[in-house]
Amino acid sequence: MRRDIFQAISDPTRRAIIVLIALQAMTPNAIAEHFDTTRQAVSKHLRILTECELVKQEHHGREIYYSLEIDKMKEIDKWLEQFRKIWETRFNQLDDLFLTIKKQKK
Amino acid sequence: MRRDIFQAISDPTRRAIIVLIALQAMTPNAIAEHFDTTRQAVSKHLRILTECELVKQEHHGREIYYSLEIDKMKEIDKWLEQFRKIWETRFNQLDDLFLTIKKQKK
DNA sequence: TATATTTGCAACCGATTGGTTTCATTAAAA
DNA sequence: TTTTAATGAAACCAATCGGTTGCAAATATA
Repeated sequence: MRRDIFQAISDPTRRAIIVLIALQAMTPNAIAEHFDTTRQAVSKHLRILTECELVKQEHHGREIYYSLEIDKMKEIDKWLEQFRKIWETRFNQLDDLFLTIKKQKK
Repeated sequence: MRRDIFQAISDPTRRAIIVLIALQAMTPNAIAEHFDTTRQAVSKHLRILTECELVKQEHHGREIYYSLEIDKMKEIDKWLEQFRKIWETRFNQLDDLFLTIKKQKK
């Protein structure tokens, strides 16, 4: 059972859940109301998100509030870092090109 | 057949392929040498990456060079943007907290 | 205490996934 | 021209996925 953050965000429903609970904690029932699936399906998604520590629980009586573990999201950002370097370099090269063209015009 | 960039990067082999061809174009055979799978499996991954436009082909005789479509990677970055706002705000709030503590010490 | 509500978990199901083997096509090399 | 090399596509397979229904446990409410 592979359970990493990239696999977690590959499902559109899970991405929507992540966005939904990013700013405020919510119960499974409340989350499920936003989707066209059963509460149990949402519960399954929450389990997957919990397993890869993208989400944390807070128990209040019989209710469980789920909220986003925002720091975990940084792992995606971290992986993107290597590509960001590339596209920024390419952008600068493009910038240099424009400068060269300007110089030629003068 | 859902084919979006998030599903594309959910597989670890595909992520490795992306990193591999990010800086220089490579043929399927050359790519496959880096993995413990058959050339055909890599070919399948390349098809998926091509379908969601993460990768582009350049034909040279009977060889096909695959390289990363770096701009497409920005889509992940774009999705992350909304969370980056959150974690930067939290960081600033933490910063404010430190300032408050400092003031109290004085 | 008896009942209703909130939740997680297990069992099941059809579709999809990542892999393999086999084959056809195209281009280079002998 | 015949042979070899590089590649994509199809058929198949076991494992996983996302969903459902049904049930058990725990907590709140009447």
